[in-house]
Amino acid sequence: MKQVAAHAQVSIATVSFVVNDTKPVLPETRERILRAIDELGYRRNAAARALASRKSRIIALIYPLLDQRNHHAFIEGAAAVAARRGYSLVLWPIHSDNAKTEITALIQAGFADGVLLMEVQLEDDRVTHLKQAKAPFVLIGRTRDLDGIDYVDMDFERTTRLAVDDLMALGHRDFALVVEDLSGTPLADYSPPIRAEQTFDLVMSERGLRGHVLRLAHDPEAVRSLAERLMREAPGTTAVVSMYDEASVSLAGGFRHLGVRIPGDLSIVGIATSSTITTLIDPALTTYDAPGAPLGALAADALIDRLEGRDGPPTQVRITCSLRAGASVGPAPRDRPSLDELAAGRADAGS
Amino acid sequence: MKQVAAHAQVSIATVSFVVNDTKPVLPETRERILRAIDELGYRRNAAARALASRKSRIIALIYPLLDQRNHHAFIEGAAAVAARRGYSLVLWPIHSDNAKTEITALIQAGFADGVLLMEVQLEDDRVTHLKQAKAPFVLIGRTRDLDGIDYVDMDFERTTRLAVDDLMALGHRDFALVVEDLSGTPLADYSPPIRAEQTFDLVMSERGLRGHVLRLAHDPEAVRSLAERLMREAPGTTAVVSMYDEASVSLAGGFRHLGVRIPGDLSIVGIATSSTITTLIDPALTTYDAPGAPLGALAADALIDRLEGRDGPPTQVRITCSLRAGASVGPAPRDRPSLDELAAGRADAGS
DNA sequence: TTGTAGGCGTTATCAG
DNA sequence: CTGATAACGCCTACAA
Repeated sequence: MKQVAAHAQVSIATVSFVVNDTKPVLPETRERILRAIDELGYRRNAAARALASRKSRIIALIYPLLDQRNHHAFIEGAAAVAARRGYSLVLWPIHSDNAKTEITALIQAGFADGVLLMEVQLEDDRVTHLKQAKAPFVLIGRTRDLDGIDYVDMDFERTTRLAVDDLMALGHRDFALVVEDLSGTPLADYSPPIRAEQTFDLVMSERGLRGHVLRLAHDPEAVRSLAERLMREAPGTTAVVSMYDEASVSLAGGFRHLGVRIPGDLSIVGIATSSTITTLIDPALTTYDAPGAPLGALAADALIDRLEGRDGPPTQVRITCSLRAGASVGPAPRDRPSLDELAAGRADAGS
Repeated sequence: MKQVAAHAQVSIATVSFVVNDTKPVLPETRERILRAIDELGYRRNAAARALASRKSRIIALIYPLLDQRNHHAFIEGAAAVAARRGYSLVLWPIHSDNAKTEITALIQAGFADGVLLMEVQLEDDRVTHLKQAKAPFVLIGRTRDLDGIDYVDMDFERTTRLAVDDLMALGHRDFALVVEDLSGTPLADYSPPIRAEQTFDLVMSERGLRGHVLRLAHDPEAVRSLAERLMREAPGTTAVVSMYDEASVSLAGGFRHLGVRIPGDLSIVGIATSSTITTLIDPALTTYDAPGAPLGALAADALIDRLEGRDGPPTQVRITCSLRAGASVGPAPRDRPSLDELAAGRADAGS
C-alpha cells in the first residue's frame, strides 16, 4: 500500500479511501491510484484489513458434516449474493459434537462476521451458542422459538397443501405421505418432515380424505421395500406425496416392477425435492422443487443487512416450492382394485 | 492478551509462548496463564495472529459450484486432519469463469496458506494460476503434467481391472462399461471417465473379451433409456461396469422392468461409487467404493506438510477402490439368450 | 479533498 | 526461562 501511495504520489490514506470507496476522491487522483494498483499488482491484505477494521467480511455457512443432503443450489445462491456485496462466503464444516467450541472460536476469533445456519432443529444448541456469542446469524429453517430471529425457510405447510390440492383436483381421495423418520439420528429434531406430516394430517381431516403416513428410516432395506409396504399398509392409495427423494426412486421402481402403472394406477409427486435423481425416475417424477438458490440468496442478503447495521424487524420469509412437471401424475383411476390385488393380478398374467 | 498477562502477572510475550507452545515455559507459570485464559475466556484473534505471523492457518478447499458430485466423505477426511493439525479447512466456492481472479485473491490476500483442488482436469487453468501465485497446493485428481506436483487420486486403472477380473472369475466374457460423457460441459477434460474407458478397452483386448462402452451424457432422457440402449447396442452383455451412479440406478430399474433378472441374467457393479443411492437399488448394487475420506485426509496431510516446510519429493498417491458387497453380481449365465430376446420373451409371457 | 498518526492484537527478535 | 518492543498492513479519526 505504501508502494502504491508512493507510485501515485498520494498518501497511504488516500489509497485506502479509493480501495474501500469510503471517502470522496478526485476522479484524477483515483485514476492515478487505480493505475498504480494495477501496475504494481497490489492486493490488500485480508488479515491487516480485518485487524484494523474489526471486520473480516466473511460470512460462514456452517456446513453439516453428518448429512448427505444436497445443498448445492442453496450454496450457490448465498455465494452469489455474498460476492455481489463484497463478502466471501465460506463453508465451515463442523461436527455437531463440538459445535459449541467451534462456533465460539469462529466468532470470537473474529474469523467470521456472521453465520448462516442450515439443517436447523426445533431446539438447536447451535442457535443458543450463536446467541451467547452475540454473533449475527440467519437460519435456514426454523427453531421452535422464532422471536426476533432472522430466518428463511421453505413453506412446507403450503407446499404440502398445494400438492394435495393439485391431486385432489384430479380426483384423488386416497393419499399417502412419505417422510424420513429421523428419530434416533442427530437430526431427530429436524422439523421439515414433522411439519409436513402435521399439515398432511390436517388437510386430510379438513377435506375428509383418507391419508396414510409412511415414516421411513434411513435404512436401505426399508427404503427398498417401500412399495411392498405401501401396498400392505394402504392398498387403496391412489396418490403418494413423497418428501424423501431416495424413497421416491425406490417407490416408482418398486411399483413398476409389481406391475402397478404410474401414473395410470398410482400418481406420485415429490415435494421439497432438491436432488436431480428424481428426473431419472421412469416416468420422470412430478415434483415441487425446493427453492434452494432463492433461499440462499435471501439468507445471505438478510445477514449482510444485519452486518451493515440495518436494524428493524427480523427477516422471516417462507417460500413455497414450485411445480416442475413430470409424468408421474394423472387423474385418479376409477374402480381400480387395491394395490395388492393389482400386483397379484399382473403377476399372474406374467408368470 | 494484555489482560491475561496482567492477570497471570507475566508479560504478554509469555502468554504468546504458552498459547502457541513456541518456547519452553515453567510448568507453574504456564499453569497460571492457562488459568487466566480460562477465567477471562480469552481467545486469540485470528486476524492479528495472521497479520503478525504471516500465516492464516487456513487451507482452502476450492469447491466446484458447477457440479453435483458428492464430496462429503472427502471433505470429512480433510477437515478431520486439518483440525487435528491446528488448521481450519474452509470450502471456497468458486465459479470456473473467474477462477483466476478468485484464486489469486484468495492467496495474495493472505486468506489461505494453501489450497486443495478437486475435480481436476487434465489441462487445468486453476493449476496454472496456483503455480503463478506460488500457492502451495495439492490436487485431488490429476493433470496431464504431474512433474513435481503433489496429488492424491483414485486409481481408476486398477479399480477397473479389479472389477473386470472379479467378474471374469465368475465366467463373464461379455462386458459393457458405463461412463459419463462430459464433452461439451465445463468438465470436458475431467479424466476419470477417460482413464476408466482407456483401461477398460485395454483389458478387454488383453484378455480377449468383448467390451462395449456406453458414454452417457448428463441428460435425464438418455439416462432413463439406458437399459434399452444397452439391449440394442450390446445384447450379448452379461456384465456391466458402471462408473455413473445415477445410470446404475436407471439401468437396474430398467432391466428389472424388462424382465431381465439381476444378477441371474445380468450382473452389474458400480465403480468409484460415492453416492449412497446405489444401496437403494433392488437388488443392492455391488460396488467398488471411492475412498473419499482417506483421500481427503492424505491430501490435507500432504498440504500441511508442505506448509510446514517439509520438502522432498512430491506426494503422489493413488488408492484403489474397495469392494462393498451387494447382491447385483452372480456367475455368468449359461446359454442366456440375448438381452432383447430375453426381454421380448418375458414381455410375451406377461402380456 | 487529502495527509498525519495512532491504533488493531499478535508474533518474533533480542536482551536479560 | 521471561520481558520489552518493533513490526505486521491497514483503517480512521482528526487536521489541514
